[in-house]
Amino acid sequence: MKDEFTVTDHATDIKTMLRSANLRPTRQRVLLAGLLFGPTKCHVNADLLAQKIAQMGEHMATATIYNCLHQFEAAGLLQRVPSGDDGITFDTNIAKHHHFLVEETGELIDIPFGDLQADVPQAPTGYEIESVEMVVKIRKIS
Amino acid sequence: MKDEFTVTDHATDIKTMLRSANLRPTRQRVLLAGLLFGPTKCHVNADLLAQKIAQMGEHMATATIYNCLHQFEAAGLLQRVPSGDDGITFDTNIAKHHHFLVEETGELIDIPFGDLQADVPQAPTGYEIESVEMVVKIRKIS
DNA sequence: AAACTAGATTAAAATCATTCTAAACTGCTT
DNA sequence: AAGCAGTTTAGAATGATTTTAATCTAGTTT
Repeated sequence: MKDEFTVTDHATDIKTMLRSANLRPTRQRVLLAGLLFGPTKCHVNADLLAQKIAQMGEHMATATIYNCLHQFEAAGLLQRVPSGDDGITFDTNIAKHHHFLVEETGELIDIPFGDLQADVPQAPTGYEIESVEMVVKIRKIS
Repeated sequence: MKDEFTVTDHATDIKTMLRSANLRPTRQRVLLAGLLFGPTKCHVNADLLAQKIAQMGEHMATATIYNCLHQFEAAGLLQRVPSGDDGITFDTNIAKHHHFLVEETGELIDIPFGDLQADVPQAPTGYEIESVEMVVKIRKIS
């Protein structure tokens, strides 16, 4: 019984989250948000999500996946992160933090913010600092 | 007279530089190197170089520009730098430094290394740190 | 200096992630 | 239940980069 309530609450939470972001809780957005905003933070791209959706026996247009990702980003639900070569990657961890990037695989690993302190220089005159993003490239020791 | 010698020396220098990098000093590579390795450091992409070459009344295949840029990078003559959205950007400044990225325009501005100190965390076990790259996004104060 | 060959350049086609289009659909309000 | 703005969709379009396979050239050998 308790589980049912929990599940129901989770679905409700997602819809509430979407509405708070001024996004109609459509079937597609609820499905994607369910995949993205679970308890574990992760790095995703459109392709990975398409695969997960296919594995669930569902289907969603590529354009819809991109649309939703951009909308979630605009709403501050996701952050864009730098990625090696392959396209656009988003991070469901929106706390301030940096990344290890594994050269060989392109895998991203979070670095807790406290672990990486940087002295940021003054912005050029007439500009303000928007964000500081650090990528530490690493490679497997051979 | 002195100028002629200087010009000759510069051309010779470029050929020597290419040969040291195990790259045959072909007409195309000498032309590109001439554009890239002048006294002033700069950020370039394939398109920008194609334009400059066109302005000189010369022509070079797109694939050649990309080939050369990748070869120069592999030889350590150039560094790849993160760029907003648009393709691949290279930096002729290969000294350790970071970048301001102007949000609106995508323009990159060097930050001298000394201006931006960061405490780099330990790499995950089994990995070694390859590089640390910081991008400070800035925007014009409105 | 002619011939040779591995490496370089080329135009054009291919790739591929992302975006656009314009038509069909759906969540919400009346 | 109807209507509309906002969404989704398939498929076409885009555009930067890469591949292809043929042609060329720098540097060496004869």
